This record gives sequence, structure tokens and C-alpha cells, in this order.
Amino acid sequence: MRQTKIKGPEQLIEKVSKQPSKIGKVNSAHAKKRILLAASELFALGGISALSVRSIADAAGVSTIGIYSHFNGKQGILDALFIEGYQMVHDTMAFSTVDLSARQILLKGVRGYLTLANQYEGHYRLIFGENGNQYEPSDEAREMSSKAFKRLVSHSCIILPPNSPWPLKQKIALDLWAFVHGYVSLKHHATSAMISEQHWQEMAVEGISIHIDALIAKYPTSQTK
Amino acid sequence: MRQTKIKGPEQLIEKVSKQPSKIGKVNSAHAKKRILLAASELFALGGISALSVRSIADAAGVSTIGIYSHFNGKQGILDALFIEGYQMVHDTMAFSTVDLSARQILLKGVRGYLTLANQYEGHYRLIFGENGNQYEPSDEAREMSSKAFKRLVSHSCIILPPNSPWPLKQKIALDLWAFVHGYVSLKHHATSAMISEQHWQEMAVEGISIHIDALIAKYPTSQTK
DNA sequence: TGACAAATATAACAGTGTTATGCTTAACTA
DNA sequence: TAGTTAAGCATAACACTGTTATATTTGTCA
Repeated sequence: MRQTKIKGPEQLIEKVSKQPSKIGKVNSAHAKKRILLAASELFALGGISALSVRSIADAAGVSTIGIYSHFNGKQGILDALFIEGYQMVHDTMAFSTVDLSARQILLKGVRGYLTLANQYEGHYRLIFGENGNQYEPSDEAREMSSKAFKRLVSHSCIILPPNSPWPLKQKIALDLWAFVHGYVSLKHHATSAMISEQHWQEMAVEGISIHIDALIAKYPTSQTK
Repeated sequence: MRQTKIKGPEQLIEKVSKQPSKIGKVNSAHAKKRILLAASELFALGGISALSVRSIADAAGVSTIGIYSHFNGKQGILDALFIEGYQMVHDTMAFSTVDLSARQILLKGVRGYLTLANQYEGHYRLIFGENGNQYEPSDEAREMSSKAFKRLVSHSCIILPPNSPWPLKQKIALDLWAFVHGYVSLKHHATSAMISEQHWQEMAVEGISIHIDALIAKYPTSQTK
């Protein structure tokens, strides 16, 4: 009874979009995609609070157990979103630096980061701790974050003399990252009620510009073109 | 049946520590103190994950409903800890500035902040979002945070010329706060696995020194003595 | 003493993440 | 082609969360 038996009608209705094709895993892959899509949508709308296993399962049209078959439960869902977030950071930092001064490169990175953080606030909050305290990034997720940080380093080390030691390059990137991230985080929490300014992004750029200029002055032998 | 009836034995055992005394509210005040103390201890040990209403009630020797009588449920507990955290920031910034240069004042504030964040990591994480996403600071808590920020402003504005406009003073303090907080937050989350350095506090001070020096250079007419 | 308000205890409710139990379905093998 | 086998699914349950309704005890005041 392989192909001789006709499939039940409800399945034909369910899986019209693409023919069942040869491999059965395709349906599973579809379920996996649907789950991740549903999770992303719920996440974008209501943040992490809207992300319950049951709500994701309902929105994706699967049973709750499906979240555990295709992902590693809620941990797996959050991990996927965590990686998605750092992937976007990584992609945002993939811009051409030709015909740009060191100052322009760094400011471009800073602006891209700030815009991203503003646009994907949910991902940002997830990455930086607001994960309900029952989620630890997996090794894969950590690797993605490390990859993104390396790209930050590779951009910011243009301000240093060539052949600078790696720890110094890391340190420069860490300084800049801390400054930018600190602004985003303060915006998300403490200062949102204290500072009346709406153009906080320009405030951040302005503050970080001071630091960048100080770095340029401190390392006059940099590769600035 | 007021005083004529002898109290149950289990209650006498419960309240031996101090005699029931004249006013009945005394016991309540004691219960409130016990609850807050138990919550603080659990919080210090296991962070916010260890703070369940039932565990607090058990540790304090009261019923779960006591958390709702004396506090406003979990929201009230977290609010108290939130205020406690900002109170410590406020107190840490209460140091004498006599015989100190502007640079020394700012660095002293930065070091105090970093030490505090290191020592009371639980409070810090609570203040900056890791609250399980079901807690919003009350008006009283926000007021405490605003009070602490004002003290940050009052210290950092020494780097500005006298009679600088208030928004500029805020901006300078915000820059410094963002930088310092960014370091703490990165330490708590992303970079803990990337950066091998253990002396991150000195790294932070070093990075922020660059910014402070840039500010001093930018505002030569400051009140530096 | 009796009435009233506050604090407490028990239990339940609705929600969470997770998992054990069956059952269906698909795929591979002889 | 027939049969074994593994994977996916659904139902229900478990242990836990914050919160609350009900009922009982407690203490204060008139």
C-alpha cells in the first residue's frame, strides 16, 4: 500500500502549496518553516511575552509537540531568533569601505547598528538579556555572535596603525560597541522617561563622534586614507 | 473572646522573637521586613529566577497571600529591589569632591559605578531589563531612578563651563552613563565568551578615560580646579 | 461584650514549559 | 509487494508560575 492508496482529503487540502514530492521530509521542513515564521511574527508584534509554545504552535498550525520535534522547545525558538538577530548585525556591517575615511567608516557602522536596533527592538532585547531568564544561547548562537563581533573589529581597527596587536583591535571595537550599545540599552530602559529628546539616535552619534575623534587623534599613524 | 481565649500553641511558637506588644501592626511590619529580607537573600543567591512568590513566602515564614497583603504581589517585590538598586547608585555617587580635579571626580564616579554593578549584579540585571518581561517600574521606582540620574548629572557637569544649559549637562552625563553601562551590559551578555580578559573593569575605565579627556579638551573653560 | 477591619490559610484558576502515552503515517528492507 | 521500523502527531498530563476567591482566625475599638 504505497502509492496505491489514495491520501486522505484533509492532507491534500493542507499541503496544496507544493506537491508532496518524493521526499517526505519536505513536509517536516515546511512545518519547521511555518513554526519559525509564526514565531517571528508573534515576536515582532508582542515581543518575547507573546512567545508561548502554545501560541506559536497554534499560529503555525501544528501541535505543541511540534515545537519539540522541529526545535528544541522554547530554547530552540529563542536560539533561532537570537541567531537571526546577530545575523542581521553581521549583514549590516557588510558594507563597502572604498572611498571612505576611517571616520566615515566608523560612523556608518554606528548608524547602521543604531538603525537596526531601532527597527528590530525585539531581537535586540532578546540578545541583551530580556529573555525571561530561562534561556542560554547555544554554542551555535554564541558562534554567530562572535562572528558578528569579529566584523565589528575588522571595521573599527582601521583607526589603528597597521599590525596592531589583536587585543588592541578588540579593545577599540569593544569601546565603540559598549558606547553604542549603552545608548540603545539606556533608551530601552532607564532614560526613556528622563530624557525628553526624541532624536536620541543623533545624540548617540554625536557622543560617539567625540570618542572616534579622540581615537583618531590618539593614533595618528592609522590607515586613514 | 478577646484576651480570654488562649492563643493556639503554634502561633506562640511562630512569634516568639518579639512579644506581640500593644499594636498589632508591629507583627505586620515584621512580616513585611521578613519578606523583603527573604526576597533579597533569594535574589542575591539565585537571581530573579529564584524569586517565586511561593519561595519568598516560604523563606519568610508567611503564606503566599502575605506577599499580596504587604506588597503588591511580585510587582511590589521587584519594585522594592529596583528601588534598592537605584538607591545604591544614588548613595555610591554621594562622595566629596573637594581637592579633586574634574577628571578625578568623573573617574571616581565611574569606578564606583563599576564596582557596584559588579557587586550587585542581580540588582543591575533587574534594573536593566532582565525582569522576566512582566514587570514595569512603578512611578515611585522611576522617581528613584531619576533621582540617581540627577546625581550623575551633577557630578559630570563639572566638566562643562559654568551656566551651561541643562540639556547639555544631561547629554554629557548620558554619554558617560551609556559608555559605562554599555561595558557592564556587554560583560553580562555578549562579550563574556569573546573577550578572555578578566580585568574588564580596568578596560572600561581606560576606554572611558579617553572620552573624559576628549571632553576636557573640548570644554577648556570648565570649572576644573 | 459585640462589631468591624485586617491578616491569614486553603484551595483553586489560568497560564507557562515540558513530557509520557498512544496512534497514525511515511520510508526503507527483504 | 509485504512487513518492519522510525518519525511525526495529538491528547493529556505534570510541575511550576502569578494571582485571587472563599473562609477562618486574629486583634482593635466602640
